[in-house]
Amino acid sequence: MRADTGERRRDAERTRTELLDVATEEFADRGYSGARVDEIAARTRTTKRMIYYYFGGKEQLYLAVLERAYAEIRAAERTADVGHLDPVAAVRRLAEVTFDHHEAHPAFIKLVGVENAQQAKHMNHVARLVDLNSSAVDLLREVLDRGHDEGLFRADVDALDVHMMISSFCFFRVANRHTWGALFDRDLLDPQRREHYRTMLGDLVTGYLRK
Amino acid sequence: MRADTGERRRDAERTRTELLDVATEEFADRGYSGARVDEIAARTRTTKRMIYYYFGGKEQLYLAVLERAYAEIRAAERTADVGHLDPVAAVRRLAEVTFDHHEAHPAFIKLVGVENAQQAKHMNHVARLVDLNSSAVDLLREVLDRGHDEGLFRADVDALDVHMMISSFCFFRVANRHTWGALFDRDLLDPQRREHYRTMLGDLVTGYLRK
DNA sequence: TTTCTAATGTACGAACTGGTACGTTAGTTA
DNA sequence: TAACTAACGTACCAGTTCGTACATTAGAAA
Repeated sequence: MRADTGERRRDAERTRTELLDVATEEFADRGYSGARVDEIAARTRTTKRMIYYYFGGKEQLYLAVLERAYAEIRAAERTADVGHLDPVAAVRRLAEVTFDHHEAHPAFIKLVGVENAQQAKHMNHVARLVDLNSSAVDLLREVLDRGHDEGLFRADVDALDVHMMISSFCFFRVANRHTWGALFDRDLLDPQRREHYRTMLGDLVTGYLRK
Repeated sequence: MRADTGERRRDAERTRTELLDVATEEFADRGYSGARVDEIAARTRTTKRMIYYYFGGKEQLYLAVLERAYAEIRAAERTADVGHLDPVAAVRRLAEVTFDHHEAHPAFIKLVGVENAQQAKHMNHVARLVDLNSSAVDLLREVLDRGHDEGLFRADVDALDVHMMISSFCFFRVANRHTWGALFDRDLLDPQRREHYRTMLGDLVTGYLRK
């Protein structure tokens, strides 16, 4: 096995990864039916034939893209360490992790949109995805419980609802930036406004939770 | 001109409207490239030829669909009468109008997603759309000013930010219901949870605005 | 070196899809 | 009722796109 100098002529792993990388962008940008198998292949070192060799077809390639994208995102979420923070700061921190994450992964956001456009019918075929997604909410639930025990938070809040509240804000900002820009002439991803929105999200969530 | 009995053999207006109705569903469900001109025509009384006769082509048909969808939504928004309500109740009412509206028009939500997937490039060609969209925010701004004058609301809030906050919650609930259902086994549009979310949105916004 | 197979490349086809050429008819107007 | 035009229908084409049959080769194993 030679070192990864980028000059190898045959490398199954690299060919697979390269196809996934390009396919992620292509599916995210053009949707499932809009993505072109020929176009994906053309953007790699390899040929269309390899898509069928490694994945079986367009649909299975899309499935592989989706699964990898979710796996990456949940791995990132697990890095948040909020055990040492007081409940209010911890909630703020968790919201910020989601905020940062959505902003840094526009392709993932687009894929979620693509998948919803198809009634998540592909996602249902990837059972593994469901397992991956509980951790984020579990972490949030612990913090909410702690906040309630300390008399800081309301009792009647559901962790999944709070997660939805956070996600919707972060998702919208990235997903709808183009129509928002066209209709209101405001760039939601303008770096100058970033801190403003990040703070706003924290205020929003903690304001809702406070007794 | 005969009465509209639905039995007319020739009726330009009806043919046009029928094409728009079907095309709205088709574009919303399958995206721009996913939608099939043949399929749209097949679902109407008329033939594909009429799409080219009345609209010119697939793209112009999509444009007409988009323009009509936005025109309808803004017309609905203008019905909200909040002049007689106190600022807190008025903000709550405006949020509820958006909430109800998004829920009642899933095809519109999908079209917004489709348009964002294409970087809103079509929307930019429909200048008329921009004019339509200021009214909703203007109304909100008046209420926020009134709330601030009465010492109820914070001073440093931007109406467009609040509009975004409201929109993101309402949009997410409808747009991402499928992936949310698959990943967390929760139906965001469950009628039994509707009042809960409607109230939650009001709490969220008024909680953020309060001094 | 020889053998073997995973990995890769080429060329092509069948089905689909947006668009159009051309012919027909309903209903109005003179 | 004769002429005219907006509205409509049919049949087809040209380009695209997913998928595959078949040939080839790099590199490991014997």
